[in-house]
Amino acid sequence: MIDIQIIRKDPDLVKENIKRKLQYDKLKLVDEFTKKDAKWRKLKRNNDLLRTNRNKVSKEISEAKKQKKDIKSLLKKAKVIPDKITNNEKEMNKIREDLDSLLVQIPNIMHPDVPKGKSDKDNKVREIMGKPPKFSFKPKNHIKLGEMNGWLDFDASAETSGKGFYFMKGDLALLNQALINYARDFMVKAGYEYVEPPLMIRQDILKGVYTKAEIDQMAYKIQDEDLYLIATSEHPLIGMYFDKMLNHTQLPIKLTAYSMCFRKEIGSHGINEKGLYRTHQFNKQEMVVICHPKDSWKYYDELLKLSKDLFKKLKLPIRENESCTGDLSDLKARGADLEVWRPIEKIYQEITSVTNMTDAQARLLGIRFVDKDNQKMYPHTLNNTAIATSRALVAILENFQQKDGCVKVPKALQKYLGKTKIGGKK
RNA sequence: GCCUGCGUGGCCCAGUGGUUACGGCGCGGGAUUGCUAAUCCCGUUUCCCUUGUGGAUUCCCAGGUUCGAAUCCUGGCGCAGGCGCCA
Repeated sequence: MIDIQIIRKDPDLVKENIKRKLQYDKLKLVDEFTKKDAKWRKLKRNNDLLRTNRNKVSKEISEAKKQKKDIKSLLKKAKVIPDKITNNEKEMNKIREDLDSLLVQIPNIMHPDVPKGKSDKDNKVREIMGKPPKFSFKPKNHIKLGEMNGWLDFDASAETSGKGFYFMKGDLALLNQALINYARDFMVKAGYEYVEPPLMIRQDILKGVYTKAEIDQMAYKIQDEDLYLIATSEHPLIGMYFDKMLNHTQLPIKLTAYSMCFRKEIGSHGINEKGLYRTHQFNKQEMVVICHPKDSWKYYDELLKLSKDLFKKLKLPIRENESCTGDLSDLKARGADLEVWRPIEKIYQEITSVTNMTDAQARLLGIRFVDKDNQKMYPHTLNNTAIATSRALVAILENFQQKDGCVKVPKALQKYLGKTKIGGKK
């Protein structure tokens, strides 16, 4: 959520930001907000005056009672005030609700370097790392490779759990564990504290960042409980600090967590293809930073570099694709994806996603800190995928496959797996 | 699931209808004395305005009673302990 003071003090900045996102229909929200906010403040002043008056008379009654004086006339005077206050407050609250719903629709101020554009088609490729492999044979997709090696069984998972799940077996499942361990060690070595989070989370933590409609579309609800299966460990990691007051000496907080993630995946893409790329359940090593506002762009670069390095070591062909203004969701000040090469389709596809939300997320979740000069402020929050292993496995299988159907194991994973290749003809 | 207790500022804690929510810790600023620091003073919920010796607000949340609620009433949420169940 954007800082209300920015809209009050510099509405033009807020409008320019909206224009950069090409969300012209939202421009009127700023004027509407300014107008209603002025009205609210007028009512607030009026209300304060009414209360001053009420408090004054109440005090007089108290004094009169102490001195055993007659309070009848004072009581008569006092009794008419509460109704006025109630009416005034009703009007205030109504406007307050409008203001709050406007506020969440007004996007966070973006970093000036975010490339301008309308949709994901306008995202900007910043760097290409590694080269797509050249095959002397016709490469197979990960589903074919997985099934022919006995690693993946989508028929069985459809039987037990439905569409969007998988059974992963044997060396591929062990390679999955190797990836998890590799990413965990990588993050710990980079100075991030390893956290094992709850896999279920309360609605009010999610509500800080998502609307009810978004939650229902994304997260699985536990029957008869106020709990959802986590869609990413970012939520419990940030949620650890929900409504907390930190000290500047505690910052930056740098965390990494491994968890299963659960997503309904209802929406534009949906689960319309078999395979590991988009599933209801997947493994993810995540990273989160909560830092002083002055440092957040430094940590944005750090997070981005971490995921690049992590994938470079796996020798996968990847590229950095920065989200354009129109593709960034309203909370994000800047964001980029790493995308990995899919040799069959000959396209790059999203594999990690880094985001700086500046203070927008902290404001929604009530995460604050006391700075050196004793001022209370909102920290900046950032998050990034270290690795979503199912997507990494897709990339490894498809890019490192050999003619006989075996798959070369990246060197960085060999010590975890104890093998240089998996599968192939026996 | 049942029983009991609890929820007050960044933290701990006092406060059973009436000035400005007591006190301690921590933190920030200042003064003073000097030697691994001590002592003292001021400040430290949030919001609004005409920015100052200003006003309002705040005791888990939402209602209610009252001229006046941290305090009383109703409903809800959360936490802890005990018992049960399960591993």
